Amino acid sequence: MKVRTRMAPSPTGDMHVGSLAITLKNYAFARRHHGQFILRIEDTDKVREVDDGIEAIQRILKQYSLDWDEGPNVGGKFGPYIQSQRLAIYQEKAEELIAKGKAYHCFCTRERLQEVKEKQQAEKTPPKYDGFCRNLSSEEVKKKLDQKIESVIRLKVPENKEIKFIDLIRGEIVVNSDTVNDQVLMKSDGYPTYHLAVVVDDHLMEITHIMRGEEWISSTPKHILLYEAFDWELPIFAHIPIFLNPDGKGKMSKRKGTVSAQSFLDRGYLPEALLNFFMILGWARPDDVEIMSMVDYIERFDPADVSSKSVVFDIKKLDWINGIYIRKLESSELKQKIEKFLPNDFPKDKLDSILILVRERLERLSDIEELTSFFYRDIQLHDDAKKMLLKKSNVEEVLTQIEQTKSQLLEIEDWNTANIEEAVRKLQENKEWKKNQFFMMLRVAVTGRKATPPLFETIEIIGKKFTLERLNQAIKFLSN
RNA sequence: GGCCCCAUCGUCUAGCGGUUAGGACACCAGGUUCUCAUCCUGGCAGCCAGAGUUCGAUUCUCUGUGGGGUCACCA
Repeated sequence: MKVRTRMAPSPTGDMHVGSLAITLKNYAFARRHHGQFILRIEDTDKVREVDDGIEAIQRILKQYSLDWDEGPNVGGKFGPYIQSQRLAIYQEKAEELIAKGKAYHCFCTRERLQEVKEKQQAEKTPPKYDGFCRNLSSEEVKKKLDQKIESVIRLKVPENKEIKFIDLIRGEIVVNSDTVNDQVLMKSDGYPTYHLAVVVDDHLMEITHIMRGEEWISSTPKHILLYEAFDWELPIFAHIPIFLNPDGKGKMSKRKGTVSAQSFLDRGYLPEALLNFFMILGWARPDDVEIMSMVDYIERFDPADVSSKSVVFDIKKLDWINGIYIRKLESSELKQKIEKFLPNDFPKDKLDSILILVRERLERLSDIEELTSFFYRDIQLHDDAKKMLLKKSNVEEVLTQIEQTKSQLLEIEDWNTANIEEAVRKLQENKEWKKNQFFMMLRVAVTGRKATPPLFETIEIIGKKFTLERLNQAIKFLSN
């Protein structure tokens, strides 16, 4: 099977994770069938375009290792791959449609359009272009064109016609053409709209499978009409369900959290982990295995197997996957990847030994600060700490315990885990203190927390000087 | 509101007329353990509703309900 897929983002801002997830599917399917994955930049909206947008798209895709076979900076025989460099093509195709009677010039002002819309809203009829310019004579059109009256080109949607297409995921979808608007194809600034450009380019670039977000279903009839008007063969459509907000309400949006593909990297998610999460969101392997490599995925992914329902973006599951990927990293890889999440005051010389202790506790790389700050920052003991220190005991006993631990630790010459453990355990055994109470008390005194990595290793890293200081701090705290 | 799409545990998903409705995350309990985490064991929890088709519907059809998308010279 010949397969050519594409991703066609517009440079209007940070790439949304939903786009990234769809990119993954296009990428994997093309790879699976030894086809091509094309990156095409749809920069036809000059108003919303942002500086650096085109570069940013390429940068983020590279960070997620989704490379393209044809596209900007790579080339290919169907270029250029940036739509603003293809304006002549769209112009020509639009003219062709007019010549065929499938499209027409429209000279309506925005004001008139606005009035029509308001009137329709007031009458509660569906807002639609009223066809005012649909049947202008060629003389009238020519005259207005000569007068340089601003105009657009609209699609001449046939009346009361069934428009049918097959969606790979949902099956046949039928829409009556009366519900389709006479869509603008060419804007007055000479740029095509998405609808014209996408159809022209997908055809010219010989795209075989269009995998795009579900939000495009309702405009697909317009595209079908265009393919028919041009007498072009239809590609295969697969509309991928969209992501819902974690609360299940509405399309995943900025309002309810950070949604850019970049932001997940910034928050300490590994690219492979996010991608793996996308793989199993709305799609499952027959053997139910959920953690898989890109190679595994490419071997199996078929858009026809994608679930047809919108899916909730479950951060908890992502966290779980991310934790697995972090634990799978080699120490050297983890060290290198976590570098940029280390706070400035992090003692780099202790990084190796600290990482050994916390690596299986990391869900995101960015957890490192929260998980390890007590190793190198002063700790504060508050009311909560008091409760924890005195749990299952009383002030006198705890003070005694701390004092005696202090003197034991003081005697240690060679400050290492084994010696610390021996000293502390012996003390506990000789005095017959309750294990749980004593160790928890010590943990809180030394770290200020009740959940930490193993105590003796932790004490070793904190160091003799600071450990003793903290014990003194605890004594003072309890004596007040 | 019109049009379109969708509907299995809280979440993701398997199922494709006859199953004790399976798995994963989350949650809970137990084990390991100095706490947490990891790891292991177990548990809780689901077919939106109503008709119809059928010997038999989670599965097919219709209606309802609910959710979502879309109605721009934005993509």
